[in-house]
Amino acid sequence: MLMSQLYSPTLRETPAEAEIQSHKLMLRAGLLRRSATGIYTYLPLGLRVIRKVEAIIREEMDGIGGQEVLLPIVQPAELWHETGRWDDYGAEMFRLQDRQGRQFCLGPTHEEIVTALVRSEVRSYRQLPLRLYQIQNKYRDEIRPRFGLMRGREFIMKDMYSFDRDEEGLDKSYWDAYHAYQRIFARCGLEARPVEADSGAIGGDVTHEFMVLADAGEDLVLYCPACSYAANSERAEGVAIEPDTSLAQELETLTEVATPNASTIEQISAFLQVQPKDCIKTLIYLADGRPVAALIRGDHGLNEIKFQKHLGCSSLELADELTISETTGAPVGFAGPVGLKIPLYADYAVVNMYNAVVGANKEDHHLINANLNRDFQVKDFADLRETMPGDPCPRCAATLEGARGIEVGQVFKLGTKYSSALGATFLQENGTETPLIMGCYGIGVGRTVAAVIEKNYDEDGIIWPMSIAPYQVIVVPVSMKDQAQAEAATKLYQDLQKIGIEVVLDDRDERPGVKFKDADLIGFPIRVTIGSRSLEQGQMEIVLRRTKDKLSVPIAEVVPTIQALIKDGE
RNA sequence: CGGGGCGUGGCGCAGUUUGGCUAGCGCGCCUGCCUUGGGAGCAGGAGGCCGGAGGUUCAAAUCCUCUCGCCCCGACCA
Repeated sequence: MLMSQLYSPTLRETPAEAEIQSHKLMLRAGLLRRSATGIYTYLPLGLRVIRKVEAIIREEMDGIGGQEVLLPIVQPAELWHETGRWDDYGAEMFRLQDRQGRQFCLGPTHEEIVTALVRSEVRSYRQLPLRLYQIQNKYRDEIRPRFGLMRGREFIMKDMYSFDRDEEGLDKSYWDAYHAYQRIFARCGLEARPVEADSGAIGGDVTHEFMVLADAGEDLVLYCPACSYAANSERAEGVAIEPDTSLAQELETLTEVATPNASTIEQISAFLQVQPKDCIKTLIYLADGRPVAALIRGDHGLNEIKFQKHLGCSSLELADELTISETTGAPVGFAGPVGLKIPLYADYAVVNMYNAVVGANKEDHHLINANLNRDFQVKDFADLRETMPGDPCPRCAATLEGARGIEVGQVFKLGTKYSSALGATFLQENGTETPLIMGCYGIGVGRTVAAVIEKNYDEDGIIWPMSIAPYQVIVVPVSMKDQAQAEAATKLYQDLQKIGIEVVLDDRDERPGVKFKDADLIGFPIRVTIGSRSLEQGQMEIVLRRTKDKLSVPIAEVVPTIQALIKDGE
């Protein structure tokens, strides 16, 4: 490719729309342009990187017996009604109608459509196991798209679906995918750590997320420095706390105190001169429309996922102001467990609280010295709080540490959730009809590229790993007007092309500084600089993007040297 | 959706508070000269209905109303 022809508009300044490095650099290097919020156009260089990642994914998916298909983006509503997700998915689903008024959606994921495909074609255990995958655009009208490719509304995802006859088969499919993922991310130059996760809306029990630790990550990963435990904070288990009688204190008299305008834990603890951990937060939620309350220690946060799981409800949201004033008799900020007529669920940590500060269910008032069982009863204790760095590891005695993570992939054991709902069954050897046992396995392709950049850049630009660089080599003559340089550069360019090396020749009539800056910004792993000085000595200069190392190489050895560098990934 | 901020040539910004004359600056772009190992220099030039619609006014980028879009912080997920 000639640089003069390459459609890669580089920018000297960072567009104001970008916040994190990967997004800024993708815009500046001319890989990407925004079309609408969370929707992007991939320019030639950006697309080449995407394709490289896809190629690696294909090899590894094919390697575990995956067969590639292409499922539709536009999907009929009926299928989604069959699983109930037409309603469950909510506002996040892009919906549309055809001219007859029939309902469709832009697929946010493809469990329904792939299961529907398989139910009509798979009849017998003899056809199993089956592993189908695709690399396809997905559409989710995210509440908050951000950070370029990190969280888009249109994004490229590789998704594989496995169909097995029994748990054992699913287990094999799951771990095959898990190990393939480890290879895929490693080949992309990423260290992606599998962590225990929550399965969210997709359902299922066993699931791992592959996390790339990076400051730009949107998730908090908790990991144990002593054992192998690692989990997404939204999933990380809290440790059950038993009532500890040694902590018991004398129960003081329950007393109402005025707390004007103090409605947050910070305000109350400051006003009453107590610690947040001596307060109990009472959070009113609507679980499938019915009010319930969660009691959490003041310095802790509620984990809504855990709460929802514990309740077994399909929707859970913070109650609105009206509901709160109706159930507590007070405005937001003064709810408390004493006298509340709705079910109360308490986090384990509340077990050992004595003489706590709670809301009085009365405007501008709180109660002090509230005590469990004497002043209020709870329906249940459970692990409801957000686990944080500093909490005990649920597997060993050590203390958990935390780091930000980018979720680049996730593997799920789905079981029969979709096959049952959609009637995707097969006949076992003994003739019994059984739902297919499913797993699903996703990789965010664009997100993976963004993660690679987050982990591989410097002040000059992107530093691509050789495996996914848009081109492996750029040849830069210092001056194209110098006949000898132009000829030598063109010859090298052609020689490299002949042996299948991906190379760009910077044939522009620009000053060398401009060309070097662009080369660094785009991040070609290898640059060959051809200048009059070295040329006269029969040499060319090979510069490695990552290390900035410069090697003066005799002209005849330039091609073999480059080949060797590419072979060992620089 | 709640909170905060921003829309002015391709990009980055000033001007808006306190309306006023041909709407500015840097970068990029075009032409010429010059220059060629880290985003050079000189000269000339093109490009903007100031996000949109209404309104107030002798006069609106600037004030008012409505609207659209974008970014950041919180609830979702690959």
